[in-house]
Amino acid sequence: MKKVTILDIAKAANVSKSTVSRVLNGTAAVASDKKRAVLDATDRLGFKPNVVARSLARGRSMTIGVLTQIIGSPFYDTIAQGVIAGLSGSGYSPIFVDGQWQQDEEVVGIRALLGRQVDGLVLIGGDVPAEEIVELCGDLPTVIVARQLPDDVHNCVFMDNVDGGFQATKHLIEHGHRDIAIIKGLAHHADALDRFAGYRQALKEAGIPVRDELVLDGDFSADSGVDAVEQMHHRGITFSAIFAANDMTAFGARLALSRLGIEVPGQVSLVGFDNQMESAYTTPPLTTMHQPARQMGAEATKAVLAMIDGEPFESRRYGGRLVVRESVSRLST
Amino acid sequence: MKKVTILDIAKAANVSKSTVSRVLNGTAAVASDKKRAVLDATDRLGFKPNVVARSLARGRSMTIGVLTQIIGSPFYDTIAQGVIAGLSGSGYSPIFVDGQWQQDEEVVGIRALLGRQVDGLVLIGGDVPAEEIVELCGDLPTVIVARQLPDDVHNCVFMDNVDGGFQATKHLIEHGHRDIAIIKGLAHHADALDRFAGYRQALKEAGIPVRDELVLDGDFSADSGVDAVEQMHHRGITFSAIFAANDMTAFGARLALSRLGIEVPGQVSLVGFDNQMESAYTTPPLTTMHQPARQMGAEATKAVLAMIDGEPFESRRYGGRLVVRESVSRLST
DNA sequence: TTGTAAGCGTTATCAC
DNA sequence: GTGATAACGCTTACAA
Repeated sequence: MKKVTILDIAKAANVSKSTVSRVLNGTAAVASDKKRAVLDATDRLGFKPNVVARSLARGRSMTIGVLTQIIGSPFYDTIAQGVIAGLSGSGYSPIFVDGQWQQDEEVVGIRALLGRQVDGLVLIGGDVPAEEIVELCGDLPTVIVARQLPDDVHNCVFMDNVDGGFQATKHLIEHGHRDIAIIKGLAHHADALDRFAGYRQALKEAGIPVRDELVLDGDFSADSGVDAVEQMHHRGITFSAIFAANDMTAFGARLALSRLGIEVPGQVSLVGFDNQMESAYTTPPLTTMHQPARQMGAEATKAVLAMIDGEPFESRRYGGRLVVRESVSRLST
Repeated sequence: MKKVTILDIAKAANVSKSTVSRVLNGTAAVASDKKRAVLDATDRLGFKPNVVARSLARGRSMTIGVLTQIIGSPFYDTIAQGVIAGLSGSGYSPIFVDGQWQQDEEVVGIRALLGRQVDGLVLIGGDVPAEEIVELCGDLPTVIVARQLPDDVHNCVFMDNVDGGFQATKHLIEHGHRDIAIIKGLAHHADALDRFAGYRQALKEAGIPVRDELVLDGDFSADSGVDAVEQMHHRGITFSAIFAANDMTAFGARLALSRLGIEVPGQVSLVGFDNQMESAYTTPPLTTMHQPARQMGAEATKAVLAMIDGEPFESRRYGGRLVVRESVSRLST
């Protein structure tokens, strides 16, 4: 069970290394008898090409580096799945590093990827400043998913979170709600900020003032949804609807509401953000903004592949789509 | 921004390639002045070692191959996260291939990993027969997670699903239930079969006969939970409790129940399996079997690392832990 | 069409 | 301590 190299099969087939390489890669025409001899020896000896050696010789590693943010977030996990899907059948393999949403970790990770001679890079989310990304990656085909960088800086595939927040809030307004609370996401997270901006924009457009007491802090966790609702209840704040920064937060809010004996959507309407799988099966099924996470991951990946082949690419913005289920009802006045 | 190699820094530091290599790896003592000169040149020129070349020379790639089963299953995804976590700080990077729960895909994937000279292998789930794994992987450090192979065949880190099913069912029995339905998982999936076996065992031990009408087919999806409940209702079958093969199925069942106006746990008690994040926030919060998915992933990975260093390893079976929440109540007779 | 030989960037084995 | 020099396994001019 020793390592079989092309030299071994070269000998076995009575040809030179180069010829072996040629038939294996179809790089050049080879006499059919020798060809068969090579192919023959190849599987007789059970030859498996050494990708590492090939990479070194070719200068291409056939790997794509992927920076993930493993926080157990369904959204980012789904993007990662999209990346894997986008790579399938391409001959490229993904190699992962995890950024843990920490700048230094991310930089270390990207460096590691670079050291491994990846042919391209897919960066999922992250906090590394745009300039640093450019500095690190140079002209290596790179695309950033789920994050919007200045247009002239780098290629991004992202979702319009301002519009998402706007749509979600508007949906509530259209159902007659005016006392709409928002449970925000992580304080410095761009997506959270954008969704909040969309919320304000929708209210403004409807002539509804933003009331500070209806703006609750959160961190994308279910617990923060629970806390926010309890807080409002404790303070005696009245509201007829909640826009949660993501579905997990909405789940928490829904549970807290239920504990307080407040019916959804009977007494309070609820909208989430992400459309994660579980949201279709909560009671009631959650109305939420769909983010094409998997699709974005796949598209970003294919873009990297295309860039490797010299094709150009420009940033792509996705629009969200509100999935209307049963957690919102018309406000009966 | 050209590629800087050790040759470049060798020249810049007036030493030989070998010396550069030595200081970079600490392989041997080097005069401190030369050492400084090298280190100096190293970051002046911004040298980044080429991992591919190093791998070829050393015969170790510093990568661990991971076979995943990306079906969007929280359970398997969590294991993958555990793998990443287990690798962190080790210097090894994970390289992923996806098996999609298809034998041929899995074999192709493993082959690809092997071709990339991975130093070890973590196989998550999968359907490839034990003998084939052995044949493919030879003596490469390999451990299989979330799957139990014959003891003498390979190293596994898995959970005892029979016991899990047993505990879950027993919990229901202890609360006075006798008409306990089970919504099974994928027909040929070992875990599903084991959980079902545990269910039967618990009933038997309690002297409760297994009634066929209470055994519903399912496929681990929420929809199959919905279907199962609707089916029972349609057939007029009475039951006071449901053991769902996993949490997603439980979610579906819970929704269907709610649609039928059946209260949980008031009229029907419900137990799931997986303890995925969302289960703590459903209404009511779901009582479910906790599987230490992340932990299993991490442990398997560390085991592979240890095996690379020549340490032995033996299969490890995890016990499940029932997380009691609010979806089960005592049957009032 | 086919073989020889020169890399690819490191590490490792020798002498010195 | 340090520097040649030979691997590592494969690709790719360059000849023939």
